Amino acid sequence: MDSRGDSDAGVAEAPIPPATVRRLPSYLRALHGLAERGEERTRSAALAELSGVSPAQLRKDLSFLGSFGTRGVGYDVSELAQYITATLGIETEHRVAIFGIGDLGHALANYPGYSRRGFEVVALFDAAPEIIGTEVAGIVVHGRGDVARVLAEERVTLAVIATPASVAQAATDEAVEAGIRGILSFAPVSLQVPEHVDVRTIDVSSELQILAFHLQAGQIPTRVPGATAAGDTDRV
Amino acid sequence: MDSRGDSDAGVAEAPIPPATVRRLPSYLRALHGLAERGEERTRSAALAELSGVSPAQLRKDLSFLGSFGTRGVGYDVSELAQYITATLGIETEHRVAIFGIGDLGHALANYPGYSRRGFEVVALFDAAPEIIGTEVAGIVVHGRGDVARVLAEERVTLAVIATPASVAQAATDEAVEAGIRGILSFAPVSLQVPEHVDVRTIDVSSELQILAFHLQAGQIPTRVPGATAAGDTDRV
DNA sequence: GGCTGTGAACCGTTTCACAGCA
DNA sequence: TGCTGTGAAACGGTTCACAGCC
Repeated sequence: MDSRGDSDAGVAEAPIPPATVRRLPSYLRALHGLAERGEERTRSAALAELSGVSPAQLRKDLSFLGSFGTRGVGYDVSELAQYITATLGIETEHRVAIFGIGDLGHALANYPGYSRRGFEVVALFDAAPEIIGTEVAGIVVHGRGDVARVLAEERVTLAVIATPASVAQAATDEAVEAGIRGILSFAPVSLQVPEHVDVRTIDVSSELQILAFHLQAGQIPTRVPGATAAGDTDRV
Repeated sequence: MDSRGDSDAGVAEAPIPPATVRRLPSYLRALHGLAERGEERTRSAALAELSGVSPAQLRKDLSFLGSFGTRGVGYDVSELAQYITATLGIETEHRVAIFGIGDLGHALANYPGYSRRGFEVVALFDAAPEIIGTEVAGIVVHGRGDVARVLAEERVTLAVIATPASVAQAATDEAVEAGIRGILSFAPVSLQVPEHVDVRTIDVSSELQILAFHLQAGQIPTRVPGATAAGDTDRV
């Protein structure tokens, strides 16, 4: 019941492995699902199944955050959810800006699930004069000239790039210039950013291409040595 | 100049590592970019930079597909693009169905870049009576009762799930029932599928949560031992 | 000379198997 | 007894450094 010391910088906490961080959102999602169904306690086997990982994987991952379970019993759902929330740094909502208000930008702006997940969309940008000044999802769309001012005023910390590929780098540069350190891009290009900025890219076509690869005859029996099989969302 | 034997099943080809397959789409994207700019030849350093990986990584990855470069010279852009296209199995277009025609489904249906990437959206499904029968992106939206028939008639091989999370499993089951073996899901749930079906999940909120983690003070100096730094889209 | 292709070393991740504890 | 927490083993992926070839 120690080892939980979190944000008191200075102590040499063992770093959480990247692969573990990538899975924390699934665990949190599964825990919220359990909580909604009124479950107060769970076990690594149950939570792992809901998250699509092996029980050993889940326990190992949680061990990097601290020690939360009760041996012989399991985990307290809300306590664990709370701690993962704190670990991810989403106890207070992050304020998000979306660049590029086309079909995709619209869809992202209108997505209703953010607040439950720790985010709030507070700023929209587009270059097209006929869109600037209109309201999308209750937020006024600003032009490129207002980026620095609006990002500062709205205290935005994360940017989503939903522009065409051709202007994605320019939008990224503006966001970085204004101090943004986390960028989620939907543009199918490799964005160049300074070292202190983190970029994650979602490319639908790439995902489809990876699926296409597996459809081919010669590749059907993919890995899966002896494990879970179903629900393995991260094969290849 | 051998080792290229591709789809002649029976020969014990060394399998392509999953991590390599995941990067092939970026390489292909970069090669298309070079081809559009009229470049006929490239080197591993240049192609790697465009793809956001290290030159060694790129060369190692390509070595799993065969031997395409000329030592001392580099790679032929169109030849390499053609071979990666063949490896991914997208020489002929894959026919895609989208389940759930909300904001996201609309955006995905209207995305203009598929055909260049090897895909064609040919079927749309939704449960809402007021949407069934309408046209989106020039395609009539069908109801759930028509899934099996339309998927067969349109020879669909890949399904995209853009429904609310609550019905994502049901849509998945229908697609799998109709013989679909590749599924790209945007629903924030872990989908259960038979072993022969491949699921890839895109969850925007999860990506934002991972970015949020890195914004925290204690975690800024993430990995990056001595390498590329900028453009590294896969740091967690 | 210059670049590819690749064995070997290194490193991070996953799985195993069991010790530790309610 | 039944579960968590975790060292240790096994595995896969990445980087290094150089041999091989044009």
